Amino acid sequence: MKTIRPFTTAVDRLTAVGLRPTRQRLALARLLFEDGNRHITAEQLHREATKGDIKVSLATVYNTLNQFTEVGLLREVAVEAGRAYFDTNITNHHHFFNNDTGDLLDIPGDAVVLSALPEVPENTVIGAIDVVVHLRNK
Amino acid sequence: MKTIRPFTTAVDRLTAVGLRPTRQRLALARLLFEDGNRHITAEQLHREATKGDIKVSLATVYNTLNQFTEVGLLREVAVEAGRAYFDTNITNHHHFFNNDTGDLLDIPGDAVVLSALPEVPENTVIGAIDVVVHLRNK
DNA sequence: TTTCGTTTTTAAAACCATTCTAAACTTATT
DNA sequence: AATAAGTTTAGAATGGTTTTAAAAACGAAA
Repeated sequence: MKTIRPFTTAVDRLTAVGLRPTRQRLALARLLFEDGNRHITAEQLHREATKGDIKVSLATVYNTLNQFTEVGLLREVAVEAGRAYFDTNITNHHHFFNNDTGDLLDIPGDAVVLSALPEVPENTVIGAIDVVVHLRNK
Repeated sequence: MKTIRPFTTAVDRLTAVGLRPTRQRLALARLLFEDGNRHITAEQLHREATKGDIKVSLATVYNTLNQFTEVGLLREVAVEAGRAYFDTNITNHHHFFNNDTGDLLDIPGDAVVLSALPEVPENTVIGAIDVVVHLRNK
């Protein structure tokens, strides 16, 4: 009987999408995927890596985040102009964004239901639907 | 009998929100509000003003867009990191964003219905809900 | 395991949108 | 017209991200 293993190793994750498992990519993948869903910016991930004694340049962090996004390992979330957030949760879900603190939080997919959807313009198809609920501190 | 006048002049619009009707603000207000709903970036508006022989600096365009947003004359829409879009339509509605072309398009408020909404985190209140339907060219 | 071609990483420069600064200019008020 | 307060401006500065070109790492083949 075959065991289902939902927690793929970092190496597997990379090779599965055709990215060479280099030292830097592996280390970043571990930081990103090892403990649950995360929302992170390039600067944050770079700081975290550096603190964890992983030698990686900021340019590589950017390259890696972009590559991961291209192959579907990550999702980019636009919540405010000027700063890109990356989300390790690629399942159907939405976001709370606290405009005061900058915190980004998941909303489970089924907690927001779009019960009507508009017709899309000619010659286009829907790529993704992002719902962002902007919050203010009380 | 009093006539309802939904099309306020630029001067009225500004004084109503406590902003001095300066030459620059008036000119920009006219460009923004004179013909229907618009989605525009600071650079775009600056280019348009310059072409229309309105002498205004890019810094002033930024200041003005931010001030208009603060007083509720405009709404800022986050659709992609790195560039701020401003929307003259401040009524309840959502957006199509064409990732290939950068086009931003209104979705009428009632064409998207959120039939379930999550509980918000403690000590926060909802400021706005933005639904962005990302499109790709076919 | 050495070599070779390819991919990846890197520091540094470049880039782009946006904000800041401090001086010049407008505007509203007297 | 004089004044005070608010606004605009060019240019510098900032902050996030991408580019560049050279060095390093990688994987395949011998």
